[in-house]
Amino acid sequence: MKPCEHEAAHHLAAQLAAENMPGEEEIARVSAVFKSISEPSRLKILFALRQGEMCVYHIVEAVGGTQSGVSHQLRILRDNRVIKARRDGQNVVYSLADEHVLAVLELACSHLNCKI
Amino acid sequence: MKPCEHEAAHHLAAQLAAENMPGEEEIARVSAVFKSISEPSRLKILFALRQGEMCVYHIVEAVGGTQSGVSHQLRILRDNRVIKARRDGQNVVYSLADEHVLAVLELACSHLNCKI
DNA sequence: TCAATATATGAATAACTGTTCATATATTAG
DNA sequence: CTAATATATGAACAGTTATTCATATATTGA
Repeated sequence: MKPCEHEAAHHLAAQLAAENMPGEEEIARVSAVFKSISEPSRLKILFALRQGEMCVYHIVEAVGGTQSGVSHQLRILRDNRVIKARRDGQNVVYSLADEHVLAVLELACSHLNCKI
Repeated sequence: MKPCEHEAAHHLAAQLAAENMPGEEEIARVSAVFKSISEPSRLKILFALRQGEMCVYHIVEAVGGTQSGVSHQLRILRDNRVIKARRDGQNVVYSLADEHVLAVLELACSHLNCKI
């Protein structure tokens, strides 16, 4: 493969892109966050938590599936700081970690013209 | 499993969440978009295209890897309307599809305190 | 039309990941 | 302490997916 005809026009962009490319670690972290919110079962949890904080029992009630499955998914979301947890007696209460999460969900929906 | 002690407080949220839960189709579409931007190789392409439109040759130059691999990844991003393409002679020139994409990337970075 | 360049794609394999099942930990009531 | 409730987790299997290789399509110039 040889340079395309836009050598002059595009090469600068390519060079800048290579220079400003985030390191492997940063790419991996961003990747992990997006992966964590890209699975249908986990997306449902996030949409559910838009209504407010909930304990695991009620999350299962809202999104369906098994307690074990939901718990595994909560772990992944929590590891990526997409949701946060606090213990309250026998229960663990989950909620969205910050405004960014809500904002990203809404951006995705507007990108898709969702009516959510 | 039985209702937790926050029955009164959380049950309403769970009920609202179940009622307002997007349908399987919509969840699947949002899922597909996030999946498409969650792979390191594809994230690199998106970060590269922040510098402006580029043809495949220069994308390969910016992100590394093989022409075939990059082309496969471009296809997935394009199918999810995360990037758009236009042909220009022998070349196909790619660019970010809309402001949403840039906004999501920046939100993810600020979520992670990236310096990008 | 032919050769060269640029990009795309089908198939196959290897790596990854979600779900399930069984079980473990933690908290509270008695 | 014991039983019951609530949540978490390790292992294994099944389904998904990225990458590679070979090849196909598209465009341009001669």
